[in-house]
Amino acid sequence: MSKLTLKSVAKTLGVSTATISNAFNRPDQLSVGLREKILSACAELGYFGPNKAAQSLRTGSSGIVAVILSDSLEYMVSDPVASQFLQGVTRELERHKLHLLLFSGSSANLEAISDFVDGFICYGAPRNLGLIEQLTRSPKRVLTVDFDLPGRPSVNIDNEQAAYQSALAVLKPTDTVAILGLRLIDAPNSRPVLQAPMWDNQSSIAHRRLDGYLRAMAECRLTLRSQYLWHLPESNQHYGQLAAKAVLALEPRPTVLLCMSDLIALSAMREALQQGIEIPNQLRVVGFDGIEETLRYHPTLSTVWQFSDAKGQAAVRAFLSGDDSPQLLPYELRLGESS
Amino acid sequence: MSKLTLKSVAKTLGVSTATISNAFNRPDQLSVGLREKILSACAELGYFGPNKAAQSLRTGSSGIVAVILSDSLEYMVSDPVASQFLQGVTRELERHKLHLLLFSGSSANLEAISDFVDGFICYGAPRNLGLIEQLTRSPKRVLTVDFDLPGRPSVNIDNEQAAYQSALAVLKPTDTVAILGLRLIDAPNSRPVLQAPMWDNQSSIAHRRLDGYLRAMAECRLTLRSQYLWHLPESNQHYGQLAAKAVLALEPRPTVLLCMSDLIALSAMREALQQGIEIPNQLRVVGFDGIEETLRYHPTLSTVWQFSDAKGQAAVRAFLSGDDSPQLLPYELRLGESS
DNA sequence: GCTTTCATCTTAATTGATTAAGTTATATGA
DNA sequence: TCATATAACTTAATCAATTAAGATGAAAGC
Repeated sequence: MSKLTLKSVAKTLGVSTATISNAFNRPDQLSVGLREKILSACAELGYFGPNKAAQSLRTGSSGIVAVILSDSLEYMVSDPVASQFLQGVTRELERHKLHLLLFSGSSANLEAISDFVDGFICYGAPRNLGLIEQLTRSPKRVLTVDFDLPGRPSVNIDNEQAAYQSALAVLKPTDTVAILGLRLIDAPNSRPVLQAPMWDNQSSIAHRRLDGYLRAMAECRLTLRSQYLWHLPESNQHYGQLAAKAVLALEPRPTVLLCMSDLIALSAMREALQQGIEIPNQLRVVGFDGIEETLRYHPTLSTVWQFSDAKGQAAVRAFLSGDDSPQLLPYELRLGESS
Repeated sequence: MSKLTLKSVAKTLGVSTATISNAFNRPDQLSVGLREKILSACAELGYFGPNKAAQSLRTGSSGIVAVILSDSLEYMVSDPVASQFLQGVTRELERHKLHLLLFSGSSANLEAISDFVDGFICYGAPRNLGLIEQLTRSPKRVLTVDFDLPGRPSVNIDNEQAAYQSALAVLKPTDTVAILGLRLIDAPNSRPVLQAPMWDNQSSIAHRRLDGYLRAMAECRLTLRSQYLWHLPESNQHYGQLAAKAVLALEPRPTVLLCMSDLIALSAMREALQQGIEIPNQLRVVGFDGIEETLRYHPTLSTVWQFSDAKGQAAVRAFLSGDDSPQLLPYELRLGESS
């Protein structure tokens, strides 16, 4: 039994390769009778359709979209925000009969798969600078989500404005403020919880949100001492609790916690309540992202509500549209019992 | 600027396509001087090497090996056994300059990527029967790990014998035995913790280990009542605790817990200790797999120690070898304080 | 000086598909 | 009846590479 190809199948069926190809791809180009005969004969032979690699070479598109996750796969699949986003992506890709290839930013061998995919949707600024470099110069379509790359289309919310509004909604002129932030794009990730020595002009959400917080604080004539600013390497309960413990031990104790994710905010609240600190009387907390758990938790969390599922959908649409203009999605400021 | 291909680059440099190709792939086929000139000229032009899709079409190999994980990505990356295995795979693939494509068994669109990869290493029996079907008839090389597929090479340990030995090492003729097992290949996964109504002759590790346990029990003239046999949908702390709670509440209470994974065993021990049950006096526990945490835990766990990292390595080697005979890896019975 | 060897580069067939353009044969219209 | 339109297939160029076989010229051997 020789290899099954369009050619070999065409020869055994006594028709041209074009006809077999059309039977699979363009039903209108041949009679229904012949088409059915061909399809059933192929099934019989064990030929399951044109070779995708050859198809991709010829047509210039494989139907596969790679989604690059900034962090480890473990983080992404366990973070409700990220998995919501992925659900949106998956659904919208399926609608267009496209396939998803999940990629973690840490194992950054883009070049190995670049020629096999139609492009990249990159979720979150990658730690890996080499990856950023590769994405920048890639000839494929690249769409970024939650960060920017020069000359590339992006999907985002106005993080600066959202952070500004959320902070302004809780701040009072007499407050002591602590910020539980996310890592900055260029922050080394060796230390588990990092007090950022500085930040650059990169466009990660962490920078934008920090800018927003600081603008709101400046407007309230509040200043931030460096011990009150923390950058967590990942958005999870572990680091949230760690950082919360640290800032709640400071003198004077913060009266407001600005948290760059809901997971961080929730674990910080948990820690505060355990210490007997009353929310919102002694401590007000505001989060970011909008996850279901904040609604079930008591007290409910004030947060910037993003529509992560819709964001995934929007990302795919923007990717496919060919439009290179940056896209800003809506968000909602939702105030809860925590402020 | 037209598209950069071997042809276009060859034309602008005034040499043949073969020479460019050789510059990248077969340095011995041209003079060092010309090669360096070509390579630096390509870098200048922004041509980063031959198109992988075309390369793969022509040579019949892409250098990408897909690893299919039986369960969700979340489970796999958080399970120390699985991540050890993946590390071994990654390292060995890198050694052969091959690339890894991670795939979750749940999103089983093999056909979309099948033509782009050199084959599949499938870790653990997939829940998804359609996927098994696809793997069975795939024209690509398929290697299975921890389960068997008709006509395919596999890498495994002798699960039946290992389970038998581990059970025999702890059992006494007066014992009441409970088994905290893993899901069987055809068990529906709707119920979170499942008492298996039956099992088939499929070759999943759960079947093999169960067979081993039962053989050891039979040898000790012990019988198993169905309430004492649990099949957990996943190997994690959550289900382990749930199942442990259930069996420890039975009358008579089990004196031995045979657990099909160390994660299950550890959480079962945790639960038992919390209930004030003494280990090993009132309850003996034996696990399976061999993870670092069992050594740090007190009491240390008796378990079947597998070398998961080496297993990953062996899987890649067997995959590349072309040898179709099943491979049995060594394991060690390590007795701890729990028995 | 003439053949042989070898290194270096080129030619052209091939990989498995798509698709515009071309070829029949049949049906339609005047 | 004859030109014309349409449906149903086929031909052959093309996608971006690899590679066996061929060509060329210089060095080596006798």
